[in-house]
Amino acid sequence: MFPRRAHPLLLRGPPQSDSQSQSSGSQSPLLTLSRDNLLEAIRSVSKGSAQGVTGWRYEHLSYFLPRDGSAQARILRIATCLARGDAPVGFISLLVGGRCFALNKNAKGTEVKPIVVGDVLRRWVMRAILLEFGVQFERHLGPLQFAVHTRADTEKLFRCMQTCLQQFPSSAVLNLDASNAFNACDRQASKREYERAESATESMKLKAHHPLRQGWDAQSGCWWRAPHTQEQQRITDALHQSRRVFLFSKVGLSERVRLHSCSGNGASAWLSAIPSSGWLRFPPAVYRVALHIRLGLPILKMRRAGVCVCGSPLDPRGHHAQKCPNGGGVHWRHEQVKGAFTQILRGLRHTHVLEETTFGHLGVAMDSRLTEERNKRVDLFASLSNGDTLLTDVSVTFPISSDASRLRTRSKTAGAAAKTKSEEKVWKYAVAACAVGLWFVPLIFETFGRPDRETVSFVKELVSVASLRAGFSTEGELMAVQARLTDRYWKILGCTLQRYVAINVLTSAFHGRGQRGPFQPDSLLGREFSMQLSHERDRFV
DNA sequence: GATTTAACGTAGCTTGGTAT
DNA sequence: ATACCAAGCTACGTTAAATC
Repeated sequence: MFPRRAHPLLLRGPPQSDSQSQSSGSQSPLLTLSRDNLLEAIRSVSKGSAQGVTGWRYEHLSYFLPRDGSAQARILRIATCLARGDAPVGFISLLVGGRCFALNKNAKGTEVKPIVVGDVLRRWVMRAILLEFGVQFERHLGPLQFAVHTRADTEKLFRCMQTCLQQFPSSAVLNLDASNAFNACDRQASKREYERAESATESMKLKAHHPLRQGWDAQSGCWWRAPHTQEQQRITDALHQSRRVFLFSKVGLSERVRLHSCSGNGASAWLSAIPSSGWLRFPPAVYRVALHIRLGLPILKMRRAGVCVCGSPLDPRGHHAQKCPNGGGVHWRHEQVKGAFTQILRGLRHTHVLEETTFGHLGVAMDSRLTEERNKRVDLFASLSNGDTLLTDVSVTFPISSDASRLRTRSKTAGAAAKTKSEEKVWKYAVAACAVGLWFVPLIFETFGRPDRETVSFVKELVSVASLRAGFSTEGELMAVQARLTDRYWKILGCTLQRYVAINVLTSAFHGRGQRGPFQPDSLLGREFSMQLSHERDRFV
């Protein structure tokens, strides 16, 4: 298939007996990686790691991993090929490079420091190789190197040199790259920086057991022990947090509410979704509007829009359109999010789902005290395979209230709008649901994507139900499958929500002054879009 | 086929309670 | 005494399912 192949990665394998090495001749053994280590390498990576030349992140890679724990995924084969050096030359030469940018080396900006980000595929395979052979590397390379698979490396290096010099006083040490920033890192400056960040942020406290505090001797004013290995990360974390608090204090109440509402479990999942099914696909115009809404930017199409169906003026950021119940768009949005939940539930095995049922149908009318409850409708009724039978009501709420006191409340804590709505729903349905012995779950989203806490735990519950059936050999495997399912569910929910929030805003701009009638996104957004909408019957679980 | 009803989600009001 | 806040409740216009 490929005319030219790269040379296999030359690597000293594990120590072999003489007979083995003779039998294999002079040819180096090909490197093979276990599937577990390849999976673990992605699992253990920190989120949000930078992209390389292919533009992929680890989140994208994990999308291609096998969902059932099997070894059949193509992405694993690609990784195996890369590890063996058995990949097309063109591909390898692509990965040899990186994505480059420059940072200022000094304050004047006269010098630059080049930064190269290697590709995620390459980093992944390297990570797996280290998981597989790291201990062997460390043992083999011994005290002569302090980089590969070595924890607290600078500390070890320093102690090693100290011991050598004490033992052989006449010998000398040649230090190359003496001005390397990492080795010259000033621990005292680190601590000062951390404490400065801490004082700027009330929520951050340098706890007594914190590694930065433990290693510091206040009396002598110096470090008696090397700080934690992830010291730099901790300091930048603290700095980022304090910066966030500072920026938060500079913006208005509604912006704070928006920022809170954009955060949270699964609220940003739609941004990293791969458009592989109708559920995860956005028409370009809709995606642009969705991004504008998230960033709080004015939407171009809203500029020329005049008046909402209800008669009030439309604002360029689409705030009114997101909350006005007139025109049917909001109702439609609710129906679509409900549809996403229905699809997820239907994807589970041995699960019965019923839409739009009344309490009367479920037998509430038998209780005379609850006669007025019998016509109440809930969105979904589902019996899960684990025996739970539940009623759910879906709701989407716009958190930026025009009421000043409400806005103030919501700017203080994240998810306050969703929580209010959730309590309201519980108040409305929980008693009747309890009467028929059912568990009521409010499924609430804020329009910017933030789900309510109960919604989060419900999605977790669904994940554990979905992963219950398969027998996994290891705990790590189960965790990995659960993580991927969680990711998938949040993406489906987030994409659906954002798509219809954006469509609602977009279509409101097309309504004429006082124009009424049924909500018709198809005619407004064109044929191509309505065809995309019809893809909703795609299988996705 | 016509009518009724509940749902959609926020605004705006009242009430009762708490902090300054 | 005043300001502030949370909770409870109703109204609003449109839509679609349920019911007559």
